[in-house]
Amino acid sequence: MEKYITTPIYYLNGLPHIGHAYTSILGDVMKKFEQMRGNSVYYSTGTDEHGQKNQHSIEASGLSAEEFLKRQSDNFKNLFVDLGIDFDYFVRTSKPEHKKIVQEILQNIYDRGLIVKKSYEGLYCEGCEQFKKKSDLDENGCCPDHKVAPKAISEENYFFKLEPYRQWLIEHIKSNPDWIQPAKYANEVLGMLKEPLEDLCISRPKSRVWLGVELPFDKDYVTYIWFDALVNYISTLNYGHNPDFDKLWANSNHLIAKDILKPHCIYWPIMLHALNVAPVKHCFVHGYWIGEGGVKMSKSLGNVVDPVEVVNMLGVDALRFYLINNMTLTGDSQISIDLLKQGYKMLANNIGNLQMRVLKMVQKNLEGKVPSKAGMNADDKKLVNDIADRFTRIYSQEMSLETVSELADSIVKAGDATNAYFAANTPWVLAKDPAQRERFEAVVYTTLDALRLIGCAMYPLTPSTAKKIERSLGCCDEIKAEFKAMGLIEGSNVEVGDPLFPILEEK
RNA sequence: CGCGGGGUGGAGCAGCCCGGUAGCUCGUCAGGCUCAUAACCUGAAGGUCGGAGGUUCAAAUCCUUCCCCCGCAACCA
Repeated sequence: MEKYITTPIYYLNGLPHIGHAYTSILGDVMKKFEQMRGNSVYYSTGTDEHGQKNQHSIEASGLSAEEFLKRQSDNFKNLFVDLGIDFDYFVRTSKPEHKKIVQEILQNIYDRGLIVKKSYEGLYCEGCEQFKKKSDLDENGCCPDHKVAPKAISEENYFFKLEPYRQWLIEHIKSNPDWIQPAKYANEVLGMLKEPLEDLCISRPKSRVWLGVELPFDKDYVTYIWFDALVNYISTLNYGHNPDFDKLWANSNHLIAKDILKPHCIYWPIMLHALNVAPVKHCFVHGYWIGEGGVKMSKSLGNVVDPVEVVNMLGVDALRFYLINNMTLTGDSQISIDLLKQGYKMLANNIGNLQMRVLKMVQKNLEGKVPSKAGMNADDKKLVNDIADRFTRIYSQEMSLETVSELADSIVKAGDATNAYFAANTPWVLAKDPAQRERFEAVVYTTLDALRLIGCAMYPLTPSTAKKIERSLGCCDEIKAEFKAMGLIEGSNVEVGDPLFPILEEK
């Protein structure tokens, strides 16, 4: 089966932060997880290069639009490469291929009479260059940022009617409980759908916003940023020109953060429905990363976690593992350098140290070769069978936020169990007694085999660590979700490399 | 009465739907081990599960009510 995974496309008015890194890492973890299950995956991530905010940043930068957008977009792309993210396509909405499809869709909807032009009246703050709702204003009726009363102006715009699709959407949510996950977000969407939907304004006059896709039926306007951005999910598949579109779209998965729930779960499915295209198969919604103690990250508090800094300090795998292991499904999750270091130590002690202690034993006592499993007893077999069964069960499930988090948890549990097994069987004592040779070898074999299973299972989370483990055990085969206990080949060469997670040097 | 989420030992979380000895990671303390990255193993201390009421033989879990924190609140990623 071929699956399609997308992340949101990120705005370019700032630098990539931990939230961007998380969503794109999550997509990569899911991709690798599904690949191990034998599915092929097409994974897209990228940048949103239109809209007023980007326009302002361009104007402030003194660069040409093209130069600025390229530079900012590369910041994201380079970070994702550094994070080991294996995307198949990097979206840039400034690409002509994308713009063409946006225009085709707009024209299609326009031709079918689904778009109307009417006048919009609102309170416009010239400082913000935005319309304000009354509830946005302070007690004096002024813009809270500029302390100036907004002007009442009216403007002609194009609108897309959402209300006719509301009942259909409610039904779709109710009859597809796995569409929006976790379920609490589906409830939130249902809450938003209790009231009639206002018409969605899908145009901006070029006098205000010039950075966008021109409406094919009115050259004085560009399209609203969301109409443009959401289409990336299908323009990436070359919608309208690709005979295989339906096949891939049928197994599509969006990953989003909770702030963009509405565009993705109301506007977007309705847009697609108007095109006779089904909604995405699954939409996975996650919360935010906030600072330790539950406070927002901010420069003034000095608690901003910069993904680049973390990678330099702890490495990619520790960051990936932390993010997947610690994102809670119920709400926001906390992150700080201290918490990340804690997570790093856990990996170093649990997995890194386990690998080192057993490999060095093999090197010193067994001429660097995997020993015989002939002496394995019921307890030995139980350890590796339990681990194998656990991973098999996890990998038998389809990818989801729960599944990847369960995977991270199971790695830690398997590491604990193996460390406890190793300590209980005291192979360092057995090694000194020639009469216990077979027993010694069996204990070492069991530990190595457990490590092999753990290394394999952790591949989606910590790809380079997983490969190092497999390589150190002499298994260089493709990593697949086949967890067969006692599959380690006796006599293969074992290599003690550098520590997987070396001790952090404290200043 | 706008909507939603949350408040569990020093820190971060699970448990709540389907009531029944309060669990995990980190930290602290004691012991063990000495193969290993001062690591690993075992044990201990530490919580009136935000407050108050109620249902029940039994409530972190169900009901009522109050307090506190955080989002969202519809052209503003």
